[in-house]
Amino acid sequence: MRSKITIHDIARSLNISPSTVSRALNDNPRISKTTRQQVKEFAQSNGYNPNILASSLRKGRSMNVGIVLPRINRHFFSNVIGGMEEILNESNHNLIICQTLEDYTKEIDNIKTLVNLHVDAIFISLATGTKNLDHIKELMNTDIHVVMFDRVNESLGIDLVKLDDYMGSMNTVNHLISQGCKNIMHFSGPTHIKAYEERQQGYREALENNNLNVSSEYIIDDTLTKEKGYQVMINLIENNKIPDAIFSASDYSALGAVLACREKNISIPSGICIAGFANEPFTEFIRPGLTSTDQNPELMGKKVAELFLQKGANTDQIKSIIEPELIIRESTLKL
Amino acid sequence: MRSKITIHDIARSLNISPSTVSRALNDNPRISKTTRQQVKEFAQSNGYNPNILASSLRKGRSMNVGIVLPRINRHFFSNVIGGMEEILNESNHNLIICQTLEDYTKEIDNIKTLVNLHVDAIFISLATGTKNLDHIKELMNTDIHVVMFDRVNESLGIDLVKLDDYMGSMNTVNHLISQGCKNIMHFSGPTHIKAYEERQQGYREALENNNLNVSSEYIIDDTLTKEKGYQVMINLIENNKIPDAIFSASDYSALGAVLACREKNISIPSGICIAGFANEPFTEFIRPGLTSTDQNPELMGKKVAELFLQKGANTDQIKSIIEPELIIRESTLKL
DNA sequence: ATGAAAGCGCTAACAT
DNA sequence: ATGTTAGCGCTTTCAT
Repeated sequence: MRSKITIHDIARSLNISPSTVSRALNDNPRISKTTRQQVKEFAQSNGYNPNILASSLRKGRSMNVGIVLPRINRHFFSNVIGGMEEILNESNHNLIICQTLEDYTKEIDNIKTLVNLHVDAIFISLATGTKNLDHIKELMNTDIHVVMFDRVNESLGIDLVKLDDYMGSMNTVNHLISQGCKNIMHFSGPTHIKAYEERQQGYREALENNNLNVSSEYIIDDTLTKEKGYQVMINLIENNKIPDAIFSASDYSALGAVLACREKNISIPSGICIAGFANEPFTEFIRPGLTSTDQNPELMGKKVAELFLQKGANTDQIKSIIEPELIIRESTLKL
Repeated sequence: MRSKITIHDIARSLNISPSTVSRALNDNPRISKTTRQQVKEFAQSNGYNPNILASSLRKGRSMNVGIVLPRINRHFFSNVIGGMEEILNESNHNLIICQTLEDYTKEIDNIKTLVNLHVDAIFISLATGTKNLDHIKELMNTDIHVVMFDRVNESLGIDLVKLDDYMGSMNTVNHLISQGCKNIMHFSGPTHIKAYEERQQGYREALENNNLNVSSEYIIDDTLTKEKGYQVMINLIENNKIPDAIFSASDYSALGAVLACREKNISIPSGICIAGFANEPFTEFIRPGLTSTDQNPELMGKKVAELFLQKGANTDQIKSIIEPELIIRESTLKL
């Protein structure tokens, strides 16, 4: 199976030149249909496999695409990858996946590796630990096509695909308000990442639009993990400061809050409404079902890949916005 | 950042030959320490990046490792990948990830792609749709190091890392029996995949060891998805044939059964005990918590990668067995 | 201790 | 419509 036979072997057998073989294999119209057919048949039946390494070296393109993202074991990210793969398989690109584990240094290393591999494109979703974007800017001087997704920075002028986090957040908070909640707390993430900033912004504006007070005490920073959410909720309960509702920018910290409530016998939604963000699979199965926002990760992945494939010579920044979908479950249904 | 300068540029600047530069960069002892030092410093300060494509083409090794697995958005698999990555990053290997989506044809295509890319190794976990193993056998004629994991076939003589599925299964069924269950049903998967065969075998032997009847009617084939599990359970309930317990080879079909029970108001564990396999995250959060078996996926991934890196010239088949851990939750706790 | 030269397998000017 | 030729950037035998 290992490609043993080369275009030279084919050329010799067919008494034609290697370049003709190469052209025939690539469907170059300069080669007659009959020759093309003949070459392809021979290649097929003799188990010819092109050496992509050689072709890449020659062309300066690798048919590889690098993906840099925080962690692949998140439902959201692994499904984004699935969407990308679906599109890129068609065009015979391969995916090289690197995780940053939210670490800035690792992000830099990953990118360097991908550059050395001469990938054709890098799709990146920023680590929370990344505050300086010089390593991304440097990529813009290369002929590597960069697309940011989900955790993007809009000011760099790089193509991007993101959720309308603002709308997703606003929809959630509006829903909570419609259920009679007035004291709504927000678990937030690092706001230098656009997605979290927007979620916070949507929260603020939804409150303002409904003439509700926005209190900075009600916005809890850096609360994205189960552990953090649990701890914050336990503290609230023990200090008897339970809000009407929590809108969390992460399903995991929302889950932590749910577990704290279970432990302390605070019932959901009658005692407190809780909504998360991302529509992780567990949100559907826990009791009560956790209201969340679906980010359509497969679609996002597909859009990123399509953006790369279709970009061509167009140099304008392309921004593609995915619509969020609020999934209402029992955790916020008081009425 | 894109590697513009080559060893020839370095050679010219330093008035030495490209081969010396190449050797120096690779720490070849035939080059004097001073020259090596000099070359490395020059390379460093001039932002030299080796062209891995060229080096791979020449050496016939790519520093790439291909992973072929059913789907990356499974908690188990994405964590296996995480474990592999942790080890392979250290050795500067890159991961190319391909999913088969359980499809035999896609598995063949993926492997062909990886072969064409001249990966150094392929780590594979078989698709359920794969019944013929010729494409794997063909790999053995190449210099690609193949390691099978989780869904392995032992008879090919290929290195493998797998869970002790037999023990995992037996522990689960023993636990169910200890809870007083006598009519224990088994949701199974395709038994040409060793893991499912072993899970079924463990189930059978646990029953036999306890002088319980093994009835083929109690073994439901091809029931690995949420939908299948749900459907099977609904049928059981509607035909009034509810067993004492279900031991499922998959958390997803166990989940389907749980959802069916919820819908039909069969209480768990008092009406029926249900146990899954894989310890997917949702098993911890659903109510009742679902008893399952942790497969230690990160460890499995690490072992696979280490096996590849340490193999060397050893041609014996290496089998590495991971110990399962039974996680007992409310879904099986009657006593 | 270093250099010269060939070549990994492919593609793309530049012929004809 | 096809062939010739010269590399892509690197490694490696064989010289010296």
